[in-house]
Amino acid sequence: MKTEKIDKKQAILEAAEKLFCETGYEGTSTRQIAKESGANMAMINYYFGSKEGVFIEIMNNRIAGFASQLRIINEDKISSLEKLHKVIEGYTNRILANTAFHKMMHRELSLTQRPEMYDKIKDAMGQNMLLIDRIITDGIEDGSFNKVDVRMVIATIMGTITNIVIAPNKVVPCSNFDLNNPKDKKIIKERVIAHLQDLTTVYLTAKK
Amino acid sequence: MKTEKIDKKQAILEAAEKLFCETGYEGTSTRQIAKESGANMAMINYYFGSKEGVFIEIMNNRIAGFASQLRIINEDKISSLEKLHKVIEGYTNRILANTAFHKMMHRELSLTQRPEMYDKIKDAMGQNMLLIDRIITDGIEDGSFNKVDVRMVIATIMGTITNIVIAPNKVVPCSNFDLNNPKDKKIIKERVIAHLQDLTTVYLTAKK
DNA sequence: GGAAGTTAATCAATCGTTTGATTAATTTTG
DNA sequence: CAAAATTAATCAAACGATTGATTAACTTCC
Repeated sequence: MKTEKIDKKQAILEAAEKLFCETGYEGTSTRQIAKESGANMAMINYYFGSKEGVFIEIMNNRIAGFASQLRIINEDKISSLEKLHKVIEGYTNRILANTAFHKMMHRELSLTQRPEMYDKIKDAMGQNMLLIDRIITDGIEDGSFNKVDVRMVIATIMGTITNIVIAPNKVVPCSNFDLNNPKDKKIIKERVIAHLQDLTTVYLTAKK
Repeated sequence: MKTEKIDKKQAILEAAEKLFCETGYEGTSTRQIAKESGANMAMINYYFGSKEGVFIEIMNNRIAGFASQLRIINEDKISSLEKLHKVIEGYTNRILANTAFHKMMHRELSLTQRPEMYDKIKDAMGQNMLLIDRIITDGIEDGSFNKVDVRMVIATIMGTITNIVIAPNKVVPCSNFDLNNPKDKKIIKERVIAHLQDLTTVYLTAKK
């Protein structure tokens, strides 16, 4: 017989991620997820135990791929500035390649419910911050960077990228661009990277 | 008898804003709002027509107070840099004085439901961006600022502040500070302002 | 006394989840 | 190999609980 077979489980995950991003976790019903994925409602609980189980699986999958990328940079024999530029490039690329998830993550971060999820995100972000912190601190200690408020610089780098992703297209820098259009996204991505690299170069190395 | 008298309406608004911020709009039930405010459930519909009516009223009130503050600055006879510094100070002060609302606003901005609300926030933000845009553009034109990607600089300013408000205390710059503690909040506020003023000064006026 | 404010009780709708049954594929057995 | 037994996947229907909203009666106040 013709058996649809392949991965209704995956279909549920993908539909749920899309819906959670668009309308939020509590704003999405299991019936919507079922309809969107083409699966029966019961399959959600069959595979994931609960609606929250779906959410947790999505976040875990994403966060796993999240953590495993930037580490090597800090071992290269390049200047602190070059390291920082590489991190900016990598970080921007990764976030703009997953804007939907990034929105979801930040939304979750601004809520007090589901503390378990909150902690997970916190830890993932914390690691990235630590990496950047070390690069900048090293640069300051060896005299190649100005003395700056390191944690604030980090907030600036991350905040800029997040702002581009979350704030509405019409409001934000690239007025007529659309992050859902791959071509526009590429342009925005390069613009963000260029800006942040220029900004950090000037701010960290300009003679006062 | 005891007449509670004093503004059950206001109590509902305040309770709802608190809850909406903590657990989101769909994550908050009218029964929770009633309990938290000490009002009967029916009072919500009596005064605001619906749950969404409460939400809209909260947002409208806030946005109204939002728009009416920064305008004067651009008329002062001061340098572009001083104007920008004033805007940064005013903007940071306002956002950190209303962190709960700011979280709510940003969450709403990352959702696709309630487009009416989305547009309202978009317009409010757009006006602030336009103000900053003009100040920086003027500075570039009269030669006092370097040529920069203006909209990206704006994203950096706004993104940095938002990042401080939304990202978790333990992750974000001021590691052991708590935005709910008034004393800590004051310290963070001044640190953000100092950082952004320093950053913009260096980036916009440093000789290359 | 009548308008405004407040209440408990109730409403239909929807929520996430569970159920019992059915189908299709796989494994075991004789 | 094929019949029997077992497992996994899927489904429609229903569950109890909760949702936002409404009702109608009661109280308070001018």
